[in-house]
Amino acid sequence: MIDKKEKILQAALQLFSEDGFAKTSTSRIAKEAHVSEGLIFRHFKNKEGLLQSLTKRGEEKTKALFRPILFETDPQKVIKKTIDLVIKIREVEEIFQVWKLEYKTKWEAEEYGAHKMEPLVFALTEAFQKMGFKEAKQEAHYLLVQVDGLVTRFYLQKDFDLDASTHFIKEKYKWSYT
Amino acid sequence: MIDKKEKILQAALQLFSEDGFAKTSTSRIAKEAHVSEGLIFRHFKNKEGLLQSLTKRGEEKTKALFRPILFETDPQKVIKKTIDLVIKIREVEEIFQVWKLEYKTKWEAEEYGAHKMEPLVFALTEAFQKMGFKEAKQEAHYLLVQVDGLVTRFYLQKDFDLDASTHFIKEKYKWSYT
DNA sequence: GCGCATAGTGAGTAATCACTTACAAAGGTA
DNA sequence: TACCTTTGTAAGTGATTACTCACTATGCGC
Repeated sequence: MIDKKEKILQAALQLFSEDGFAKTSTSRIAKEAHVSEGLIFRHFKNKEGLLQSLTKRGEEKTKALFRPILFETDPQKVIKKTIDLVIKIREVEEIFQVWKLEYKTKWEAEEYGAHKMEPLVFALTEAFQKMGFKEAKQEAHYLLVQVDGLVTRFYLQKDFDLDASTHFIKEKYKWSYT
Repeated sequence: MIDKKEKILQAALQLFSEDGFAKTSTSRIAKEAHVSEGLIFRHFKNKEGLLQSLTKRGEEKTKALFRPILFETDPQKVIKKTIDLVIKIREVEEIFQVWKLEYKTKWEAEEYGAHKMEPLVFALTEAFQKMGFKEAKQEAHYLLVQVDGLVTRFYLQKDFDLDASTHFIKEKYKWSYT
């Protein structure tokens, strides 16, 4: 049998990211994980603690997702890979759930947690500088605002054409460079 | 004494937009509105019905907000006014709450309600056509994705510099035109 | 084997949830 | 005045909530 703590985390990630933190009950999580409800509180102290465990885990998944961008030297590829982040969110089930939870939690708790994006801001700023943009940092923030818009639409608008949109944005950045 | 139905709606708008639908209880709304809890169910049938009343009202507020854009003939001003929407959201308390509720509800229910933006898509498409853009409709959608990003950041990131960002975006569209 | 920590359970807890019901007050019309 | 509809309330309803507690099962060093 797999570690029961792990099963709780998986069930909670699925349910929180699907229905949100507030309307997911601990009894529901226990049922989904095939575990007694008390075990949740043994391992995570309370419901909030369970969420925090998931958030911490998610942060590491996100760091791993950013790493190939941070080590990229070609500035144009830094930008391309940043835009392609949203495609990865769609294609990797694990990342899909983590980011959905991330954004849902943001809106439930009204905290953006900007520090998580800081390394990406840095990498993008550098990239735009190399490409000769005057307001490189502004450009970096602007691109991430667009990513936020894409993510929002991707999760919430069923018929949103993510491929077309990301391609469109990448084209924009292409001709402003060459 | 003001209409008690109206007081319920105001209290609910405030609490739903602040804490979200799921974690706002009907008893809390009644207390805030200085009204017996039963009255909520007399007027709105159930909690969901109360939310729907607010949504319907909000939709009209939003239409009124869009109107000056739809009647604008100068294409460049259509774009400028669309970007400035986000500034209006910040500055008009009423709109501030309505849109916050709108986005919170979107993320709780996972439904984008794209139809509400349809008239704006149309106006923007026309504007980009007049300005000689080839993929005018794509451009329209792209601008609205950016608006979604701005709104997300404005509500969730406390230290987000909305003025700088909107100004930056407007500049982009200025030089791509002249 | 023994002792002990950790993992796990199931039946509880009080509080709160959305919602109902029985009834009273208020307002308009005849 | 008498009648009826609408508005409003207070006290409930059973179900569900997050969480606790007393207890058992399991593994591990000795």
